[in-house]
Amino acid sequence: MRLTTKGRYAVTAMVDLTLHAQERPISLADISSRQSISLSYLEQLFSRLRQSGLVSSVRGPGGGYHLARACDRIYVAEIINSVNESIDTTNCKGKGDCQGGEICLTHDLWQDLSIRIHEFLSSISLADIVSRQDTQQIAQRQIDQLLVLDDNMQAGAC
Amino acid sequence: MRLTTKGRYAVTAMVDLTLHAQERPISLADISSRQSISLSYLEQLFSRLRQSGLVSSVRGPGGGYHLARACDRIYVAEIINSVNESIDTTNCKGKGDCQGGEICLTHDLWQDLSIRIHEFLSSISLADIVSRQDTQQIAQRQIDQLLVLDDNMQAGAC
DNA sequence: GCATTACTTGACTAAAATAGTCGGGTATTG
DNA sequence: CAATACCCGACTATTTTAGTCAAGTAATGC
Repeated sequence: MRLTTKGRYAVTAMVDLTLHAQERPISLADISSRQSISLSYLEQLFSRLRQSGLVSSVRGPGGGYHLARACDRIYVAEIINSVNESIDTTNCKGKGDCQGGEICLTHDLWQDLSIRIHEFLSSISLADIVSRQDTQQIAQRQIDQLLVLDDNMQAGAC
Repeated sequence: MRLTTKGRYAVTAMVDLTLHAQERPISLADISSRQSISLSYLEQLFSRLRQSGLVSSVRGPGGGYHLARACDRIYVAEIINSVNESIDTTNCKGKGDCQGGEICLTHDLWQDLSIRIHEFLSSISLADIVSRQDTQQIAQRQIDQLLVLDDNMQAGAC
């Protein structure tokens, strides 16, 4: 099982996209500055999110990304899966050939765990995350911090 | 979050220990041959299991390892924790300083997931795993395969 | 008492994955 | 036609995994 920065970044970026969803697409540069994720890394992640049909892109000036579906129909499990291979915790990827072609002693345990994790992450949509009060507050903080940064830049305080 | 071969091996070895629990301690060499886990690697894992108080050891000929507690009071979560740092899925280890000292947009999601996984793995004891019919069957197969192997060795069929 | 068994410890290592960077593209807009 | 912003592939440092190897120490039984 893998659940690392890659998957967390992808979900965070998608939540950011949901929060700032408008007519206009959102550029990766915007997400990068709000979420402190490297632009190059975001490009890598969004390449896979696009291939999985979770976002759609618009090229050229004023371009960026949209959610491909309504935010209440995009689930965390899909995002993780898209960038992070799988959330399977078995050694044999569910095939049951964990010990030299045969099933290992703890196969069923890991399979049960995988199902639980998948159920949980499949039950949470982007809309669910965005509607939490905490999320709203954190998002507001991120915007405020960027404004302060912009002011400093304009004041030549670099 | 980490859930890899290391944690799986540790749980598998502990289940093996439970299945073959007797008066006499079980040697790592026995577990190694039944579960196809390298002896040196098992030594590394059991060093940590012993330090965590999950097993007790007996040195010398006829020595080996015992479960330190009854098998219905040793939980999978403890075993994973012992060898595998933690099952925390947040980036900040629950501290909430994920984005430059402040909380990140998806912290609560990962914290919720961590709690779910921990609840699940804490609810399953070694006794639970051993009592499953599948486990019993697999254990019997492992013993049979070793006997066949021994016969071949004695017949000089190396 | 000494050979054998089996735990104990620490250092070392090859391979893989992570977490990126870098350098070029291409499409679109004004 | 210049700027913006997506697109794509190759590259790389670091970390982790999944072990190996060597040198012990403790206990048993002949």
